Amino acid sequence: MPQPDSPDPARASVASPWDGVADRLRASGLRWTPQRRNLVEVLREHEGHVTATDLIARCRELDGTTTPSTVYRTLDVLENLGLVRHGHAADGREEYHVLPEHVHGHLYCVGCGTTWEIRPETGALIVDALAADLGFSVDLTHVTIAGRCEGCQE
Amino acid sequence: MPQPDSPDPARASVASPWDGVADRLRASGLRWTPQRRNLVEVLREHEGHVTATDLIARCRELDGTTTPSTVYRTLDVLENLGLVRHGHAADGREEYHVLPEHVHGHLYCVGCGTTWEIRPETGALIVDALAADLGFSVDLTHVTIAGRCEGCQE
DNA sequence: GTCGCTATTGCAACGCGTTGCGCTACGATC
DNA sequence: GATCGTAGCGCAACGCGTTGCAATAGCGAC
Ligand SMILES: [Mn+2]
Ligand SMILES: [Mn+2]
Ligand SMILES: [Zn+2]
Ligand SMILES: [Zn+2]
Repeated sequence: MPQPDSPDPARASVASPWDGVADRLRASGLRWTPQRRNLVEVLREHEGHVTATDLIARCRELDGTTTPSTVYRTLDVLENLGLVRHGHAADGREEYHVLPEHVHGHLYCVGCGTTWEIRPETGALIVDALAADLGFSVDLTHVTIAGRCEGCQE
Repeated sequence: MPQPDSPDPARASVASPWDGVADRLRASGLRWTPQRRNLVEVLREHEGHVTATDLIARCRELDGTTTPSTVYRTLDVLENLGLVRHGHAADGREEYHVLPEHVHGHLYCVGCGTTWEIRPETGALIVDALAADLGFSVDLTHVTIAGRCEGCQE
């Protein structure tokens, strides 16, 4: 059942953070290219975590000539706009979080390979502990902690 | 001044965990090869953290024919014996901790590139927080948290 | 000291990500 | 719509780490 409470002067399309990308780029002297359009197209269809390799593969479906370096460079740009955030899985591979709502770290289970977000309160605990310890200021977005999930113990 | 309290039936040489490696390997059907001898020689001269790349370079000084894959494989073996422990720096490169006294995680400052150990009590705090959160059992040895040290803030 | 089993080596190829460089084409200006 | 400065592109090479495979060489047994 569609939610009846949404304000809708323009019912046709829901506003998406991706809609403004082209303008946001141009506003800072950057450019809106076919390659970037493709990547954004691909990102639109994702929610949550995706591997850089997956993104490249999907882009190559849209355009067979897609080059990895271009994708990585565009991901950097989008990360500066706050539209994606990357971390590193336990094997070191890059994992992108699309449209992150809040800064958060990740847990990675070496048993089943699943990734979880660290809840904000728990994240805050970690940040505070290390601030108290050495005055260290943690970059939570980049934190991936490896271990075993409840189901994979022993 | 030499500490006068050490028990010394064999004054000549201090017992080192490295002395027993050859036998420990052979005891489990593994072999003591010139390549492994070299790596252990190199590890003897280190205390604390070393990059895999550094170790390979030092090995190559002892033997110009040293191959990376062999070094990595031997490091794996030594890690199983508990003689080294590896983690990943913020850039993903492997960092080995030689003769770790206790399990611990690491902090990496993206400002100055320095690495610190997380103190046991602080580490325990993190482990407990995540156990309480999702029943997740953290592998502290593999944890490297990026951020900025006290001197590199702002 | 010799023999034989198999752990280990070196090599070559791969996967992921980064970087430098010359050429292309975006898009602001007129 | 044509011009032009420069952001971004593709490409080629690099660095780090891993893996499969055929050849080598530890080392335990005799
Ligand atoms: Mn990173
Ligand atoms: Mn690792
Ligand atoms: Zn699991
Ligand atoms: Zn620092």
